[in-house]
Amino acid sequence: MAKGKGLTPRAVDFSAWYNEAVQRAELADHAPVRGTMVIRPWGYGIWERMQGALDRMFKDTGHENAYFPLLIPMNFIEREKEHVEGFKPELAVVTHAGGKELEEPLVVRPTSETIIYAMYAKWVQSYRDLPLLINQWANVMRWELRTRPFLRTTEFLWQEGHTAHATREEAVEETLGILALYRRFMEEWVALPVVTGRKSESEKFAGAQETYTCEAMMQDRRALQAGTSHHLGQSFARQFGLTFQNEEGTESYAWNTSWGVTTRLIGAMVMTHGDDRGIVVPPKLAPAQVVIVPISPTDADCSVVVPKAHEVRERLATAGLRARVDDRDHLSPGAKFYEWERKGVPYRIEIGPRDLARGEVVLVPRVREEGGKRKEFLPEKEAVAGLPDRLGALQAALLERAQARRERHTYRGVERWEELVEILNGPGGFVHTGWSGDPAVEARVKEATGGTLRCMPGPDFGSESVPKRCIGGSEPAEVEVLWAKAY
RNA sequence: CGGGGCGUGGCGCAGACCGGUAGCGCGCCUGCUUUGGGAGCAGGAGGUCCCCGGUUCGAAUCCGGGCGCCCCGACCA
Repeated sequence: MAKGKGLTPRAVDFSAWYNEAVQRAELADHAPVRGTMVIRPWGYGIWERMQGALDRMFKDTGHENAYFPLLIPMNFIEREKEHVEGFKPELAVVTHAGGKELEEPLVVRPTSETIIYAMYAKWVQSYRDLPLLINQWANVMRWELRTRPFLRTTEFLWQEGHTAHATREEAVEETLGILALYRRFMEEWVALPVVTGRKSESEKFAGAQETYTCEAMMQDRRALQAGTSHHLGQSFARQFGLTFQNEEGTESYAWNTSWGVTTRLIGAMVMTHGDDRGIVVPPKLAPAQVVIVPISPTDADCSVVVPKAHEVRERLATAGLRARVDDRDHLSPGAKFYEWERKGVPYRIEIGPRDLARGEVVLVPRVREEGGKRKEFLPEKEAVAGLPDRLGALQAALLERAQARRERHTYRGVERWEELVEILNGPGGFVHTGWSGDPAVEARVKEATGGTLRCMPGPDFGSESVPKRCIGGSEPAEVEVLWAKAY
């Protein structure tokens, strides 16, 4: 942590800035066990906003919530071959309980495919039981070697959707439907522009047939996988006997999908919108959208100004906004200003005796537009009436700003190997090239730059003209791909 | 799991080379004065100096062995 009062500037050390920004916004704090963290009320409040929005979207598309157990029999995890290979190294296993060694070890879920499809197998007999569309909000544990708050922790919170369908087509439709839902959520709520696309064989989820991803660009131009949606095919159904009788009376295996987003989205929010003064929380996610700081130099002022502040808060609440009064009396106004700016509250209202006399309040945005005024003195009514629009405009501006930044650092139609290497090892960014589909090329890129194939961009993100040659050599390109260094 | 760094009041650090029983800033508590960009003064609380062992009359300091954390690389939402 920087010794002074401010944060390490992003340009000096982005990673140090991130850690300090998270810590000093009181989003999270390190817990005693390595790689674990406490999500503090401010951070959890943001997560609750995310949950609320996503949950409504899931329900609107016919999904229901349920809850499956934390502990999974070891042999469940071991059934699906690729799945177990993917997760074995990072499993936490319970070997003792009730003072005795267990006959069969229990795995702390790293994800719940196995236990969920085992249960689905009991519930599904007929095509009439399908589709089965269930989501759960849960914690999972993956024993990561290198951790960072929100981006990678040993335990994290997420939602995992698990569906079963009668046909492959339906499952694919679900997978892509959720991908689109995620994109909409990220853009509209997190103000996070993402590139959606399909993962290559080497990057896809362990056990999936196809993995689709939302890739976002952080301010340091590295990619962050913000959400994934998997078409699982029938491999889990086969391992867990998830079968149904179709209309003709024949028994067949169900088709599954799974999809998830995690508290990592909070990290994405921080690294996308934050500035050198702290984090910036998009209005739709902010637990408090407006903080009101009463300025009351004397006790006499205090007895008028503080009630006034609460009155304004009431008016804002009536207008549908989340507002708080910071009437702590042991902090100076300046100290409060800095604190709420670090926490990313979109707007601040100051009310002092001078404003009161004029029937005004002072309105201060967390993010100033180019050449925008720092403080505005407005009649109280006007300020209250105008805030919903201002918050809406900020929400839109954050997305636009992030989108513009991503476009500035996106390179399309790159054909020469040297150019790819120079960009990834130099300024960094998203690089679109052609690809033959040969995994050896992925390995070479990783070797040369540390960058990886983030995805094969979907319809909205492909380039107008795609290189004919694979970036790795002279073979023809099969697809367009997106390369970047990733978190 | 390899390379580097660090463990000293809540936080950030000094003290260590040269052994003598712990100090600074911030924060915290009490009181008074304050309040429009991180308040001032006065008083006060708070430390098994990561752990175990060794050397020594005496160890935060020297030696040996552990443990933990952070940063950088390989694996991962």
